[in-house]
Amino acid sequence: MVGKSAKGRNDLVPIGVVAQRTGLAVSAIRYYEERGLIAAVRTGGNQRRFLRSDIRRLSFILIAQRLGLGLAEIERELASLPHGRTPTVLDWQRISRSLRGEIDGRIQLLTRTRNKLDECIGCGCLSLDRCALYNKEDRASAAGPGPRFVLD
Amino acid sequence: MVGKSAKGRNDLVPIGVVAQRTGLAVSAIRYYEERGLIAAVRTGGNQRRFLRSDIRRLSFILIAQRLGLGLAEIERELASLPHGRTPTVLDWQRISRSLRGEIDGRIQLLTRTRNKLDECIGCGCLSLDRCALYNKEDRASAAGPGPRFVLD
DNA sequence: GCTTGACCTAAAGCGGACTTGAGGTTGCAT
DNA sequence: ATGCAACCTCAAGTCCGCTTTAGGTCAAGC
Repeated sequence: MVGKSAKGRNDLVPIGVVAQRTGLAVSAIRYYEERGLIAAVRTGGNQRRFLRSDIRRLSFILIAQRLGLGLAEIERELASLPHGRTPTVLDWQRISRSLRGEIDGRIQLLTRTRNKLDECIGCGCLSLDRCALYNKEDRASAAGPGPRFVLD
Repeated sequence: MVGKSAKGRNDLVPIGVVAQRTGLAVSAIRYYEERGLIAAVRTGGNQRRFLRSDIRRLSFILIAQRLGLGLAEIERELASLPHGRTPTVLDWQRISRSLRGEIDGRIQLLTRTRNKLDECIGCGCLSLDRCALYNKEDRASAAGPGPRFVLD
């Protein structure tokens, strides 16, 4: 008796609401739909209606973007979520963990970079490969490409 | 007696050599010059000649870019290095330390993000603000913008 | 002195991620 | 019933960080 009528009403939300809730511009949301990152149903008058769960989908996109993932990569991640039905808690857990892995990787890379840089601050060089001072400005160039591809 | 003649010869390097040493494309180097990130002197025949120290300047640009800095920001950082004269060890130390600060900041931000995400993995949500399950899908929307501006 | 590869400029193009603009339709409140 | 905000499409524009193209010039070895 409490079920459908009270809830079903708000289950589909128009694009403006999604924009407000996510902080995204309406145009950006349309763009994501065009790219296939999210999907909407249409009203009789051709207006988009989103599931509430799409708001979370968009939150995920925002977080992943901050980590520097491109939309194509994000799309790949999201592919494991069901288009159409509302994702379950487990769906989100799985994908969040994958994101966590991504973050961990980045932290490690930055940490390594920092350590290398620390070594170099000591001598004021930036070769990060062989200290340029030690190399008297040029020994590295004889021994190969030098400060090329500095990190990795 | 050992000084100028043996050294002065190679002091100015053409763009191709800079490209090889840094791994950058010649066109990219020209672009950076156009943007004012590096400066070159010209030969009688209008060809660029770079100081060896410009190779380090470019290495710095590469590192900073990897950290996600835009060229405008990098330009600001580099502004404290002398255009024209070869930077001293101290110049580089100062600027490297600033880069180190940047890296530290990023690691901190990522760590915070990871912690927030960890909290959320527990319930499978991504609001990172108030758990959506706790909120029964909608209490957040009554209480304001919801999962907006998720991190920061 | 001539060939050849490295160099030059200026302008246009590109991919990513959107935004803006023009011109039109929908749908909810009154 | 009507007004008006919110919605729609499609095309073009924008910013960033370069690359590509076209049409030359320079310089070093033979």
